[in-house]
Amino acid sequence: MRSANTDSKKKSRVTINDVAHASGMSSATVSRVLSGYEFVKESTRNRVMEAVEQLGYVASLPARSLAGGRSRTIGLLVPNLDVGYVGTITQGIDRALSNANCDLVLYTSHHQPSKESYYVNTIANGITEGLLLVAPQFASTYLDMLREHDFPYVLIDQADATGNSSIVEATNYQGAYDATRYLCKLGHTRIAFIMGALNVFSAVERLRGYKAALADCVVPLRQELILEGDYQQLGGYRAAKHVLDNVDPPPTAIFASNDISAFGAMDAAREHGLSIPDDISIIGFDDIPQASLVYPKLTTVRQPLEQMGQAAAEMLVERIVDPSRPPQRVTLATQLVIRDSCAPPRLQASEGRQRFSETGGSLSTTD
Amino acid sequence: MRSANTDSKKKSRVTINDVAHASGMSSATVSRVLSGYEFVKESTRNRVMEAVEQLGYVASLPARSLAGGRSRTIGLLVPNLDVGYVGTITQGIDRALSNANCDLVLYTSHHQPSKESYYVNTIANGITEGLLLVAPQFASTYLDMLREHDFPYVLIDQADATGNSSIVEATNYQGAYDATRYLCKLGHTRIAFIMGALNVFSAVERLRGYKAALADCVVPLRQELILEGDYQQLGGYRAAKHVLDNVDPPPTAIFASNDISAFGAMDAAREHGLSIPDDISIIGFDDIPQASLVYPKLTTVRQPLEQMGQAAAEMLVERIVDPSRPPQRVTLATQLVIRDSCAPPRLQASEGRQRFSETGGSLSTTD
DNA sequence: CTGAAAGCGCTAACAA
DNA sequence: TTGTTAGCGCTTTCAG
Repeated sequence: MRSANTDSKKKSRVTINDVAHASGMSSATVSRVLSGYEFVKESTRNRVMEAVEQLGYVASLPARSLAGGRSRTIGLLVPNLDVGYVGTITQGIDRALSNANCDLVLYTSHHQPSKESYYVNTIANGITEGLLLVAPQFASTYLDMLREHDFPYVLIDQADATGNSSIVEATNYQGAYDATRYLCKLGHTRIAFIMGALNVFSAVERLRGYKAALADCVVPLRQELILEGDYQQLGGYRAAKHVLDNVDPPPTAIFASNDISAFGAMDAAREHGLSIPDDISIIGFDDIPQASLVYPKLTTVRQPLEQMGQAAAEMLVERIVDPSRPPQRVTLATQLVIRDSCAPPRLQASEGRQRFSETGGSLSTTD
Repeated sequence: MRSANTDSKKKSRVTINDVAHASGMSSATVSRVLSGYEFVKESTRNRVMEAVEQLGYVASLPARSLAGGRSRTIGLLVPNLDVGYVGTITQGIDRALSNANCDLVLYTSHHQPSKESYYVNTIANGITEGLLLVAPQFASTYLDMLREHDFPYVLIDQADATGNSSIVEATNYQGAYDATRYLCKLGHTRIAFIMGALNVFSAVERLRGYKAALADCVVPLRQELILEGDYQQLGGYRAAKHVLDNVDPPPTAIFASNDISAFGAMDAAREHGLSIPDDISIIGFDDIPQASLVYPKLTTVRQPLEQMGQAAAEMLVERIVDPSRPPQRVTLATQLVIRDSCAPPRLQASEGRQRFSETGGSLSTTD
């Protein structure tokens, strides 16, 4: 009468031993059937499961982890919880993980380097079997450590200079190239570019794509049209406001490195009394859910966010199950989504005609 | 040479014993300083902390939990990961939890009753110290169990018939009342109402508010204008399409139980060739971030989602720290946010004048 | 103020 | 195929 909690009036957890007693087996056997061990007699397996059901037994994760079993819990480090980008990726992760029967611990770095590395360090606190890193900004700080400890992780939308990480990303260069070329083909020759946070690989790739497309379309690259940004709405607003205020002639189109900063650019354009897309075209990157909600609907480069999350989670689980798997790099295709925020530039007096002919030749070439 | 990992070439976790050795203390003492125990000599505390730093020691969560310590991890059960409602609440939770130095495990029920209760049951797996339930739909199924086990939890945006739960909610009744009355005052007399999922308390409260406002404004309640909905965009679309197709005369305004279904209603209205707000007014509830992004900007009832999340998380932490605290109910105020999706009804031929006078009296009365 | 020792609930050899 | 027996790393009496 002192073993299982047959006496006490309330709680006190049902342990594997209770199940063992109830089923007349040892705890080791119970553990075996619970972990799906192959060589257990069918009848014992049934007896055990019955007892499990009957007692409403739920394994203790801490105990299991401590003893070296799988916690089926993985960590997700995100820069923030903004709806849109992170949320969409997370949905994909959630789907994959629920298939893999794993839970998710959420760590938010709030863009702070200290928090980011703190979490990664602390994350090896043992509850988590692997780590998903969404666009980490200071990865170089701790990636080595993770590898030294053979701790499984996958980078989402971020590169690793050493080439030793599993990565899921999209064709950032190509996407930016496509967006820029689309604008060029529309006839724009003064296309401003709002950069992303340059410590994120995607941001530099997109910049590269922008430059390359300009070159291929024989549109001169103008330094004053390349603006600093940080992937945030306010940053986009400031950048756009800056060009609109200070550069003359002003751009007829703005390519923002992500949708969020495109929204900021839209704010600035409107504040300037400019109508979109008649007075100025704006194009984004990501195609977050909000992109088709804003007015006018944002033309943008679609990044398969959800798929990226899903792929990353699947890769991580594979690596956890089989640590010998080599790191893998998956690159998913982006796609230009044409909506309502871009139009040919308004032909202005003298300038218009002139510009048009200036780039006319290249247009047919690049098409 | 076999104790601490002085020999092995790689990983193998730094344990509390390593710290103990390094600092010349026992593991018990190390544990004491780490858990902030008061009666430790200042000098030993320093010695220990030094060793901790030096070795880069991070406590093992599983071990700590198993041994009865705090895991500083709380569970969050959400119906889904849609950006907007859940995301905003989560931001508030994240803030509070990061202040309280706690981590978050995310459980998504995907609106499935089985998953919902499965998680709640399983959640007592020991890793989590408490549970935050966002608009759970089948809470009655397992709330008793949670209470029996003295497992701390807080309901967000959901009621508990027994009155024994800690709850954070908004003034759903009043918010719906305000929205409806606003529409009435604008002159609408045919106001459709798209209900929410009625197994969520907020949905029935909002319906009550709608009816009460109608009554107070002496606007007749018409059953055919009360539509089924489920808080989803598609549901809102279908409901709106249904009234617009089948009810004659059609409503001049639609009050959707939440913003998401309002978006669906907007889709349906536009599909009908109706212009918002000229031909039909639409009002929502929640004020999720997207509400001010859509075109026209949605007039809605603001629910302080982020604050709700924050308050709930704080309450939960308090209850974890001091389990003797009685359950608490916090009700935050909603607020009507007037944007661009509502206008006075178009006065139609004979009908217009007539209707207007019909309710004219009540308008001044209720104001 | 600090140390010794007994587990927390589970898994993983190692036997049987 | 199943049982025995060590721990996993930490907290917590109970002594000192």
